[in-house]
Amino acid sequence: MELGQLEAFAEIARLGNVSRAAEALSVTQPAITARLRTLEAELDTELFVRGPRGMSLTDGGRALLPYAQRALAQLADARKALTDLRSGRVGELFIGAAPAVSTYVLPSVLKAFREKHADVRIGVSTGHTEEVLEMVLRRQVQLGLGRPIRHPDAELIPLFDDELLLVVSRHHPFARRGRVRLEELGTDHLILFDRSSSYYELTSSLMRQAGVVPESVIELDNVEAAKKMVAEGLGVALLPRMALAAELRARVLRPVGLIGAPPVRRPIVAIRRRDAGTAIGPVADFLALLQGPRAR
Amino acid sequence: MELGQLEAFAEIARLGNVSRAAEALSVTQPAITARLRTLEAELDTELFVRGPRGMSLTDGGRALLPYAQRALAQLADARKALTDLRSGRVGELFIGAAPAVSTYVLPSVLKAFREKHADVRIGVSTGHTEEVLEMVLRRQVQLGLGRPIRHPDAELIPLFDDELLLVVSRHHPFARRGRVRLEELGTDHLILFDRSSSYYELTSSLMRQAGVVPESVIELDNVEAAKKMVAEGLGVALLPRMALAAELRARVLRPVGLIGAPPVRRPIVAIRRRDAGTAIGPVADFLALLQGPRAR
DNA sequence: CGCGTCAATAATCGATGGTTATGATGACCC
DNA sequence: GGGTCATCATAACCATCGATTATTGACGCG
Repeated sequence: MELGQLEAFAEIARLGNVSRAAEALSVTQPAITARLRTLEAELDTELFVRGPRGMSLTDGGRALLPYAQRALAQLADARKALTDLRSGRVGELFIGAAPAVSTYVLPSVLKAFREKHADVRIGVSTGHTEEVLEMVLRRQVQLGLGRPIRHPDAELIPLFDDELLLVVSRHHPFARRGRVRLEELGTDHLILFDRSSSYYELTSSLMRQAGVVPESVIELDNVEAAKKMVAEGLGVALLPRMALAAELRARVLRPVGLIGAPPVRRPIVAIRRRDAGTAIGPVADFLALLQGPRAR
Repeated sequence: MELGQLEAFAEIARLGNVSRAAEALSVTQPAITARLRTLEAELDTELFVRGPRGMSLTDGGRALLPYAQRALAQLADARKALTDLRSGRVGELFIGAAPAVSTYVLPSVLKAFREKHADVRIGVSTGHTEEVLEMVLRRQVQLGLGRPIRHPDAELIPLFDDELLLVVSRHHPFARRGRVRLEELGTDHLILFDRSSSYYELTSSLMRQAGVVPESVIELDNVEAAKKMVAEGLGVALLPRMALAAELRARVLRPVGLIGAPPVRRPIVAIRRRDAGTAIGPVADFLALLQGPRAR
């Protein structure tokens, strides 16, 4: 049972005429006759009665027709589904993202994505990068976003570099100076956030390396609170740049350069299962958006 | 997109392994590789990611799989449906039958048919032969049963000969004699039935040819009433033998031979659309039953 | 570090399915 | 009622495609 045979069969049934069916399928009449003959032989069933005025279905043919049509329809649908998928217009986009990415990057990127892909189901799960990796490996999400974390089954795609930025309130003395030495931070209140975040460790080690012991430390569990604290003048903080876009633009917080310390960059990567192949459809489009000129 | 390709695709997806899939399909591994390659090329979509530990579906493959499976399932179902149909075990059997056939032949035949074909939907429509022909031509029924009636689109299949039989009550003088001359009927009451039936015309012409004018005639519209009348001794009647089986067996009515008149035989035929081809499945089985040794 | 597993590639061969050309059969129409 | 038309079947030929065997290449594992 071949597709060409079923196609021929369905067309003959539709048009009641071998020659017409041949024309419709852009082949010659003997080809269609042969296809039908082979099909009938294999099924051991006469499908049409050959009259001088064309072909008419037998009971057997009538029984077969709906199956043939459904099978062919499935294939047409399959083609369409794949085309739609590759076009990115429809499908699913499930993302796992680290908190900062989820809060500060995804909103604008997803907004842009939505404009071109109204029919794509979007899901976002937030967790620390280790959890994000888990989600990816378990196929709960198609794409993870976070810091680089190695795993044999995971492929990492660099997206952009985030950077830890020292920020102070607009009224803080550092604000006018623009640049300070790391050691000067020791005299100030340092605001840290989220001991479970990788930023915590980064910040601490930076301090340790400089031999700086901050006078006092405030620990918070989220960036928003930290920003508010800094803005209120309660201290200074090293925060990811991507979380500061709005405040820097509004000049509520001021960046301060660090003299004698290399900039602390933190690559943000996309995480995919290696065995998922090259991304197609919504995932591919979303990745392109992230890698595009201004994603952060 | 070919069936072999989809089959290969589905098997690889199921087994996660080209070699295994090849084995399952009883072909060599390169054949399966080629099928998959062609399919991927045509759909312009990677369906699997080739890992050293086998093949795993991509998003595209995951999207295609259900369609492929449904299409293949349709074909499997189609095969089964045709096999079942040809076996006669399932399907439909719609019959149009002349009243006498419907009443006196079908019950026993359908009983026998039912025993072997419990799952066949059966429908019977009763009408005079002209109406039966109409039903056949309009495809309301697959098979008509009645007297021969010509039509270019209809094929007639002889089943058996019915016979007009002169019957009298067990107490009637004719009953002992067993045979009478046609002319003797003139002195008796003649019971006719159903002016619209072809039997009416047959009976009348028989009489006319013999120059017999019955003393009196009772007209009824059904055979049952006629039999009762004859049994009550109200007259004699020429009735189809197939309607008399029970009464003759019970000896309630007695057949009387006609001397000097050829037996009036009435062929009963099956009527089918020519363009329905040779009968298969339930229809074929039912026809075989009718043509079998003892159908009447 | 070689071995085993698995997929891809190459070369070859045969089957299959398509094409052109022609035949057979019945319907239709003057 | 015979020519004509339409329709499907058949025949002969040819190209393409798909399967096979044999081999290569990549990768994990003991």
